[in-house]
Amino acid sequence: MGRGKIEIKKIENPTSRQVTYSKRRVGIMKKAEELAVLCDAQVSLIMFSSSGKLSGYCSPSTEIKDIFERYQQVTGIDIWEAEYQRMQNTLKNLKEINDNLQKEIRQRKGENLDGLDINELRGLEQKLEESIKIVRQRKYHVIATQTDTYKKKLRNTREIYTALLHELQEFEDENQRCSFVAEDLSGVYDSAISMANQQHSQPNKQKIVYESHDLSFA
Amino acid sequence: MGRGKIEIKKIENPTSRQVTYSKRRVGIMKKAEELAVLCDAQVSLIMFSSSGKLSGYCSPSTEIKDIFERYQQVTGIDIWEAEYQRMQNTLKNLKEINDNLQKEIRQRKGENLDGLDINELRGLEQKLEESIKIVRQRKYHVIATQTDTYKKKLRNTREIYTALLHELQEFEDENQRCSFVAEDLSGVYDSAISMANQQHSQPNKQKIVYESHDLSFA
DNA sequence: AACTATTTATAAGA
DNA sequence: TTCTTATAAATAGTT
Repeated sequence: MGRGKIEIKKIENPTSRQVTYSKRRVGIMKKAEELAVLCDAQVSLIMFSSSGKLSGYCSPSTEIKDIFERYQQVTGIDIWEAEYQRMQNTLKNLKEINDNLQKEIRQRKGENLDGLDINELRGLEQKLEESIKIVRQRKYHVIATQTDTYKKKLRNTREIYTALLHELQEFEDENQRCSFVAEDLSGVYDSAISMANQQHSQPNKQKIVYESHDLSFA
Repeated sequence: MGRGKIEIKKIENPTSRQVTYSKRRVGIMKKAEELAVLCDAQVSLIMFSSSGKLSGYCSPSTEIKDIFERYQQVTGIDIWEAEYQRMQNTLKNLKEINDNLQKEIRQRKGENLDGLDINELRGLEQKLEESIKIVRQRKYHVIATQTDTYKKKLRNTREIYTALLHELQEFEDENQRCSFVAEDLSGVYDSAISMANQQHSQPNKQKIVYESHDLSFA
């Protein structure tokens, strides 16, 4: 319909093709809408131009996906059926594994023992005994390790303490040598001990305290 | 385009509507094909008449699903995304639950205890102890029940045996009373005895033997 | 994008 | 549904 009749075959001239596409695109969309409105039909029209541009029409109060779903339903073609099925299977398998795990754990917890006969119960008991043995061994191991760690810490602390004592002794000796009044250092020792218990710390702190006392008497 | 101009709105007369649909359906399909051929475009046209009949056109060397996939790609709309996501979530959750179960069961089996401190180990030990206690209780219960069952069976068998003995006694008495030639009844006795032995033997056995002997001497 | 001669689609009727 | 036909609509070629 135009100035001349045209043959329906690919328009080789890209510009003409593009122009024709533009014109006819509008036309067919109008037709689609008219069809949908006039005849109360569900219409989906999707077009990609040779340059890849998307246009489309979809009847009102519908969505492309609805139409496609309906299309699938009618044609029986389901593109995603395979993958869907695969997922469903995975799901089923996981559920099964889950159930088995649940069952085993419940048995190991002592729930749901009704179906078991003596032999099965004996087996379960044995398994549990083995498990508890392992757990105990592990516990003892951890305890031993920790005890060892404590011992080491203790030794370390004692060393620090001894060193501290030694320092204080030297300090005291020096004080005496300088003919100052000898103070009662028991408080200082106590501090040193509690401090050593805390972690490790700077021997200098005590020194400062001592000096401060010394000053107040000066 | 026709004998008269029409307003683009739903045709209320169902027959007219159907007729128009038929005519325009052909028209738009032709248009779609022309567009696809002339302009080298991908075209998908899907129509459902108000009566539900499906018609469609799809550009050559393409399939509806291809066009639809392309459509999804371009628009970014994924119809199945929601459901897919839902399934994925379910899957993920199941996997998580599974992992936790696996972990718990492995702990209860005494595997993989490296990450646990003393308190956790103590807790685990305690849980296992509780479980084993339950299992043992169950075992004892089953044993007791079974023992009970055996006792009942035993008692029952004894009763049957006693009844049998009684019957035999009566039979024997009658035999004597009728002054018939005393037959050797040991075979009959033996049957009774072996039956009794099948389950549990009885102190009465001796009695039978004795009586049988007694008879043979009578 | 607009024009317009022509072709095409189709409404109404049979 | 299909055919016919008068007429509306679409559009090819042009500006």
